Amino acid sequence: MTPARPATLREVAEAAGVSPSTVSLVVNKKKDARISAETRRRVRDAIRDLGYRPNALAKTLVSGSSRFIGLVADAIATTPFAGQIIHGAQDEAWKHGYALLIANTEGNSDLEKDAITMMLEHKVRGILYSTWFHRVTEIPEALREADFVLVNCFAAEDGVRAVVPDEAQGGREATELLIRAGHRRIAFINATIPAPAKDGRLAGYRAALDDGGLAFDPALVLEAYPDQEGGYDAVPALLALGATAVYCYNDRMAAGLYDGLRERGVSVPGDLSVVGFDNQEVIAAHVRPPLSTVALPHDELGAAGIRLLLGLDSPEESIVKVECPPVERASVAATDAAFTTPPDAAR
Amino acid sequence: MTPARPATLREVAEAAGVSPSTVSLVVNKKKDARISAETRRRVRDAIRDLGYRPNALAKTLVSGSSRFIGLVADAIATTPFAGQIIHGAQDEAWKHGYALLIANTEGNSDLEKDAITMMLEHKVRGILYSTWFHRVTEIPEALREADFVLVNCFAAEDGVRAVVPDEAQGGREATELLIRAGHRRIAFINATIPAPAKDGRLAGYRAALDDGGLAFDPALVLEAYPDQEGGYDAVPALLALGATAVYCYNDRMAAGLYDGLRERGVSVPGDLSVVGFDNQEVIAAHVRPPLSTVALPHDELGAAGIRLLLGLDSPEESIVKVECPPVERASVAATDAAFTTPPDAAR
DNA sequence: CTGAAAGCGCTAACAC
DNA sequence: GTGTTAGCGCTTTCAG
Repeated sequence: MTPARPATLREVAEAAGVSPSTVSLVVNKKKDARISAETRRRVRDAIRDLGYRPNALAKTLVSGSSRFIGLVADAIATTPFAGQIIHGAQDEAWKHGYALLIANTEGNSDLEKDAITMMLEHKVRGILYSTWFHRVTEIPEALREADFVLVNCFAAEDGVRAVVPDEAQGGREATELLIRAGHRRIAFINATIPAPAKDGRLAGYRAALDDGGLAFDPALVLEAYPDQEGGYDAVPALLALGATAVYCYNDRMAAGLYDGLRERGVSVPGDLSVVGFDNQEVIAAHVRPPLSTVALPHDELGAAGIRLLLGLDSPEESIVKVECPPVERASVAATDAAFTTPPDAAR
Repeated sequence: MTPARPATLREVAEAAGVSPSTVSLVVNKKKDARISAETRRRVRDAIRDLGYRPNALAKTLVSGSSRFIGLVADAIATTPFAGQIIHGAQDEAWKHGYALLIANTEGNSDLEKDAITMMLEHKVRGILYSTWFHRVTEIPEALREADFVLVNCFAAEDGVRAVVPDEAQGGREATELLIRAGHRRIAFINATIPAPAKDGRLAGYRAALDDGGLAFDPALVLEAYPDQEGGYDAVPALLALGATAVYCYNDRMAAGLYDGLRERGVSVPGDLSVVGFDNQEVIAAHVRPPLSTVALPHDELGAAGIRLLLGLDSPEESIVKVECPPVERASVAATDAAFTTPPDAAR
C-alpha cells in the first residue's frame, strides 16, 4: 500500500539512518559523490520500502528551471494535423527530458491568454504556439513573456522564430511526380481560399514546369473549394482542359475528384494521373487507386519547434521551412509522351 | 522588458513597502482579508511594474496538491480519435482548473512506465490512461500508484474505473436508422478483427432487429477487414444477399463499399441504403452521398474520464458507457416497405 | 565519506 | 489591517 501522503526524502533519510543530503546524492547519482556501497544500499532499500518518489516540483523550485514546455494549439481535434504536431513535439521534448503541457484554445483569445498565463505561472521552459493550418498569426502579448516559437504559422514582423512547411518545395515535388511520368499537359486545381499554401503550392507548380521546360499556361490552373465537394465539382472544367494529369491542392479535393471521374468513366491513372497534397492518411492511402501525394510534415514541425526552442538547432533564418516529402502510391501512370523524349535521346 | 529572473512575491512586497503575506493575500483575493484600498493599490502597482507572475510550482509545494492531470495515450497521431480524447479531456480539466500533462507511448511499455513515473513525480492529481481503439488493457504497475481512470479501454479485473463507448447502443441506433426507413432485409458487415466493438455492434444490430420484429438471419452478416479495401472487397458478397440496406462496422468500410457500388452502378441510397459507424468526419461528411452514421464520442470519453477522476460523477458501475449518438446524413432512403406498415396503420 | 544549515517562492497560523 | 514566523521537499555549499 502506498501511504496517503507519499514518503519524503527526509523520511527516507531517517529510515536509512543517514542525512537528507546523502539520500539526495544517491537519488541523483552524483558522479563525484563518494558514498560507501553500504550506505548506498541502505538508502536504496529505504527508498524501495517506503515507495519513495522524488518530488519534481520541489526539485524545480530549488533549481529554478522547470522541465515543462507548453504547447498551445488552436484546434486539437478538428483535423488529424494538430495531433501530429502534438505527437512530434511530445516525442522530441521527451527525448530531452521535458514534459508537454498542452492547451486547446479553439482560437479564442481569452482562452489563449489564460492558457499562456497558466504556462507562465508553471514556469515553463518555453512555449510552442501552433495553428492547425499554415497561416500568418498575431502574437498574443502574453506569449512574448516566454521563450516561444511559432509552429505551422508565422508572424508578420521580423525575427520571430517559426517553423512552417515548405509549400513551394512540396508543390514542386508534386508536379515533378507528374512530369517525370512524361506528362506535358498538367492541370493544377488550386484552392479558392487565400493562404500561404495557395501561393506556395502554385509557385512550386510553376517552378517545376519551368525546370521541366514546360510553358506555364494559366488556363490550366483551376480553383475549387479545398474539400471533396470542391474536387467533385471541378471535374467538368478539368475534363474540358484535355490535360493528361492533374495536381490537386489537397488530398480531400483529389478524393472528390475521384468520385466525379469515376461517374464519368474516366479511369485513374489510366486516363488521368492525379496527385494530391497533405498525405492525409485516412484518405490518401485508401482511395482507389491509392493517391500519390506530398506529405505535410506535421510531426516534424512539432519536433523542429522543440529543437528550435531548446536551441538545439540554430538556423540562419528565423523562419525555418520543413520539407514536404513526396509519397508515391498508385495514381500516377506514365504517359506516351514519356517515350517521346527518353532521357538518353534528349536534345 | 521582462527581467531574466522573474520577480518574486518578496520583491513585490518590498517594492510596495508591505510584507509578503499581504501581497499573497491580495494576489489570491482572499475574501476575509481586510486590506486597505490604499495598500491594495500599492501592491497592484508593484505587481504591474515588476511584471510579477505567481509561481504555481511553489504554490503547489506548500499546498500539497498540484493542479496537473496526466494523460497517457498509446497513439496520439495514428488516428483522429486520440486527438478528440485529448481535446475533451483538456477542456474539461481546464474547466476545473487543471492543466493536462500528456505523454505518448506508442504502446511501448517502457515509455509508458517512464511517462507514468514522470507524472507521479510531478505529483499529478491523477492519470487518464487511454487507448485509441476500444479494448481490454493491462494496467501498468506504476499506474496503480496514482488515482487513475481508463479511457476507451477497460481492465479484466473488477472495480477499475473506466469510460468506454456504448457499442451495443450505437449498433442499435445504426440499425434503427435503417429500420425506421422501412428496410426489412438489412445486411451487416462486421469486422474480421476481434474487439469489444465487434461484439457490441453486432449485439446492437440483433437487438434492433428484435425490437423491430425482424428475424435475425446469420446469412445477412458478412465480415470484412475494417477499412476501405475491406468494404470494397465485400461488395460482391453483399450484392448477392439481396438486401436493401447495409450497416457497416465503420465509416472507412462504408467508404470502400461506396467505391465498389459505384463501379457496379448501384446507387446509394437509391438502390441501397448504407450506414456506417465512428463518424470519422473527413470521410463520413464528405463522401457522396454524405454518410449517415453513429458517432464514437471520443471528446466525451475524455471529458467523462476527467469528471470520474475528479469525483464529479459518481456512477453506480465502475465502467461507464458513453452513448454513441446517431448522425443522419444522406445515405439512407425510405424503401417501399416503409409504406407497407406506416406507424399509424401498424398492428 | 557524510551531516548541518540555508534557502528556492509561497502560504498559513498567529501575533501585534 | 498587516507583519512575523515557520515550514512545504528538495539541493547545495561547507564543515567535519
